[in-house]
Amino acid sequence: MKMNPGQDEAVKYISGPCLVLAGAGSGKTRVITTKIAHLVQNCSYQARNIAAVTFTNKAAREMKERIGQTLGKKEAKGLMVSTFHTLGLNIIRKEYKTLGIKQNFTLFDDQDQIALLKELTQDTLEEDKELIDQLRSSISNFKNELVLPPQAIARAQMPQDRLFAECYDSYMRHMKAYNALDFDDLIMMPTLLLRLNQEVRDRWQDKIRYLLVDEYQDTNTSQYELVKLLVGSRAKFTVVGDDDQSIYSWRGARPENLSLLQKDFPGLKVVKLEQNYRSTQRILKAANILIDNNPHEFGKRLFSELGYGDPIKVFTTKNEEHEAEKVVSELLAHKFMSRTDYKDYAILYRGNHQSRLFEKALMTNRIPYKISGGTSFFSRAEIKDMMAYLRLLVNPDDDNAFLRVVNVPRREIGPTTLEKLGNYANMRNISLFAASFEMGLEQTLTGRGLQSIRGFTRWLVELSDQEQRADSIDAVRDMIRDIHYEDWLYETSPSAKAAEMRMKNVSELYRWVTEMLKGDDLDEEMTLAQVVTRLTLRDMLERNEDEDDSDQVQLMTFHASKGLEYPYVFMVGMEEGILPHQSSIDEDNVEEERRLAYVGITRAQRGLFMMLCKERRQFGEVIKPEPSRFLFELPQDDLEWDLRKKPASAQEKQQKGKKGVANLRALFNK
DNA sequence: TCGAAAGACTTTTTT
DNA sequence: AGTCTTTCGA
Repeated sequence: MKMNPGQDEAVKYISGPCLVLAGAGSGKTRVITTKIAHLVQNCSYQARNIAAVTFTNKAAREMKERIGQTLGKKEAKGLMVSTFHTLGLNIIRKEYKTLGIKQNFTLFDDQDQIALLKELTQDTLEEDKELIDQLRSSISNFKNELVLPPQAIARAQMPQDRLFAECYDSYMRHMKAYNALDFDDLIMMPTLLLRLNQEVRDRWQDKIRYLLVDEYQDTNTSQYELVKLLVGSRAKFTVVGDDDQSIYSWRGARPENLSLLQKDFPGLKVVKLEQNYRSTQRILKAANILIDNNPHEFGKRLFSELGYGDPIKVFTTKNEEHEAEKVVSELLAHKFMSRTDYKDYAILYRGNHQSRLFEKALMTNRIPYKISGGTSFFSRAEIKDMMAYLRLLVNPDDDNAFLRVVNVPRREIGPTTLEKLGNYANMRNISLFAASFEMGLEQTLTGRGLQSIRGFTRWLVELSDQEQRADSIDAVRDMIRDIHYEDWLYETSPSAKAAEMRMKNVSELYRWVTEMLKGDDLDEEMTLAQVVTRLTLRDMLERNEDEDDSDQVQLMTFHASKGLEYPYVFMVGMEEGILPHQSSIDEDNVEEERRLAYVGITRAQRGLFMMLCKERRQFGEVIKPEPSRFLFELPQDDLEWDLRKKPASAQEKQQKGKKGVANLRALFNK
């Protein structure tokens, strides 16, 4: 397929920094992959000196695959295509000595982080989930902004800031003692290292001679800094982004990094991609008009040559059950009429909790569906147990893993024993594992408790010896055998069938681990430590692994839908309070919600359906939401409100529409 | 020590 | 309404 002039320009411009403003569906992935091929085939770049960075593993995988097709295995060898976090992990793994980190570090996931913070704050703060959450996001913000504990403490103004900064300090110390890193460390550590250490910086700048960044509007401060440090003064890079699709500011993303780029690199070449190859003209018109309600730094107007297309259908339903049923009936009717597949339809919603009713409706109608973002493989108890064991094997100082499995299966190590051990470890500021061997412990802990604990830790020592000295696969196998995990599952599961399922999951994990340890033609063999970090990262990055090309209706949040496309899209819960979400209205941040709606609309290729309810149950209480303001911002000529049924209700709906517009005016006048 | 039952709390979005 | 947590009784 031929490239359009904009795409061509974006691909060919390689002499300096390049920003590609790529509207939804404008073929940005193709630009990136073609550009990489161009660099290798025509510009004498070696694949091993090119890095492409994305935000999700899925995107990285897709990109890798596409490049493999264009370039061929040989030419693509050594090409770095990864997420920001994996890139960070790779840098850390190579530079761990300079960073002062032990090689076999553990990656803490959210749960581990929460557990640690709870423990740290139990004396200072009373147990408060919300406060822990605030603290967590505060620490995350510090790291995203590259603020270290001393600076954080110095900067603190309010008592609360000070408290948080001190927790941050102690959190970092403990992470060090546990030999653990968290998610944000994967970016912050390499960034600070590159900033402070010229030798390392030179080495990486020499390694990565051309850098490409996808979804650039989602980068946060530390990620942008990492980009700047990696490209150096040579400034050979291409970033691709779309400020209209910036929907992650709550997570630290800085869409202003787009305009900062112009300041930081005055020679920046800006290319706009405005031709959309995905949607009908009508869908794009709606999207354009909606997003015009937001202020813009870079103006952009998408157009399409795919024809005008069908009107956008809007359905008002009685309540949320009815909404789900209506989606199903419309979907079935539409599928029957147009002879499409289930996989051509996506149902998009604002919050995960909304999925339930749609699931129910789909299930009762025996429609196959797939939810992205639900409970992941790794959040199953049996998998968390096994992961904890693997983590312990690699890094016995990992207290969270220790606590999770010390008594699973039962080892007669109860809370009292653990409390004593914990107190002792705390006092000496060492890990639980280390504490178990100390003579001093015998002062507080005696008899059976001590024996059980030492039995456990000695067993761990033996296994990790075996892992290091002999074969990792054998060690893992022996470990699973030693703990009789299968028996434990049968004992504790509600039914034999459930136990069987769980054991199947465990075997699946075991298979993954052994495969990764052995390596194959695509991936090199890894140490167990690498496998464990990789799996934890995978757990965090992709909640839905199995890429299933079977015929299923897709259910996901608006956020999760970014980057995807479907012939027909249902946007549900188009109500004030949901989209835009109430908290965004309260915080006066409706613009990001509008972008979210924009992302939803631009997912659709041919058909778009919007659903809203007149009544909705919230915390058991019935509320009567107003239609979303976004519905009134869309071009009304392109909407087709469902007014077929009883004329009485049609009138009601029309009135509702007027009321909504009146409300909108009221908001404007405010 | 476990299960049932009452009670509290929930709803943003996720790398 | 549904889910997770705590509490109470056996």
